[in-house]
Amino acid sequence: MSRATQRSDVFSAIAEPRRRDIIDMLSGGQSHAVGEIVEALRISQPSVSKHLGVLRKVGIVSVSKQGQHRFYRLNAKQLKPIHDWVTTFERYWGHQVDRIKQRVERKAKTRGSN
Amino acid sequence: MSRATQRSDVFSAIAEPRRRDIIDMLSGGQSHAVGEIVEALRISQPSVSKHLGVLRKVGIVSVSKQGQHRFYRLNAKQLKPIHDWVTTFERYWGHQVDRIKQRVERKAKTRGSN
DNA sequence: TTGATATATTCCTTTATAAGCATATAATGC
DNA sequence: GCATTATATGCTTATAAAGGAATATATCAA
Repeated sequence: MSRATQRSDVFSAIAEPRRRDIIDMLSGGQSHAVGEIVEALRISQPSVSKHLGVLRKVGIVSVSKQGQHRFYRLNAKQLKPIHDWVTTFERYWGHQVDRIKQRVERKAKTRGSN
Repeated sequence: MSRATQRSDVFSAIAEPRRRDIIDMLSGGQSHAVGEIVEALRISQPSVSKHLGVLRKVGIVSVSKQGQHRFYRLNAKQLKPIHDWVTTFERYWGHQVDRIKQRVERKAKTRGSN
């Protein structure tokens, strides 16, 4: 990024793939302890803590202490600016309700055949 | 970004605000010469060329030569991965069309409550 | 208190990237 | 050919960021 640009924006925060992995892991709405993330994603503990620090700084995650654990929870609303921006271009790949219907049917089939 | 990560991903490309400015300027679907972008965004010509180079590398823009000009055009489909990713979280800020998707995801996920 | 566990932080090194300036390249007009 | 315009590229410098290893901090258990 630029010299004059602060690191505290959401777009930069999600540029790092491992941070997206962390976000994805929290996407269910459940909170997870740092150790769980470390184990699930196979990233070193300090690295996870640092990534969580970045995500925390931009408000994408929030923490709650419970004993010696710190539970991180996704604050997905902070991702809305990204959504808002990229949605501007939806029309270029044809966003339609049909697409969602298709997806629903696909998922329904998958569930049925498993 | 990480040591092992190539810069050729879309998420990194859009992390830079000036590149988003360029993308926004091209969002109308019309192509623009480099000089037009330079003038409109008040960024130095070499800087614009470099940013366009990054966008070109990840396929977000494409060029066509016409005389001494190079016209850049948005290739918005390349932004779809971002849209797809961030759309996963739409339900957290209540998207209208999304009730179907929500239901699907709730059913698909065997996750516990929290 | 001591020891163990969970997490954060600090230091160091390496890599990436952006900007500025100068220059190279390519096309055009004379 | 030469000058001009449009764009790209190379070089340098500054800054940021990520990873590793070590360490600090906090909490729990005994």
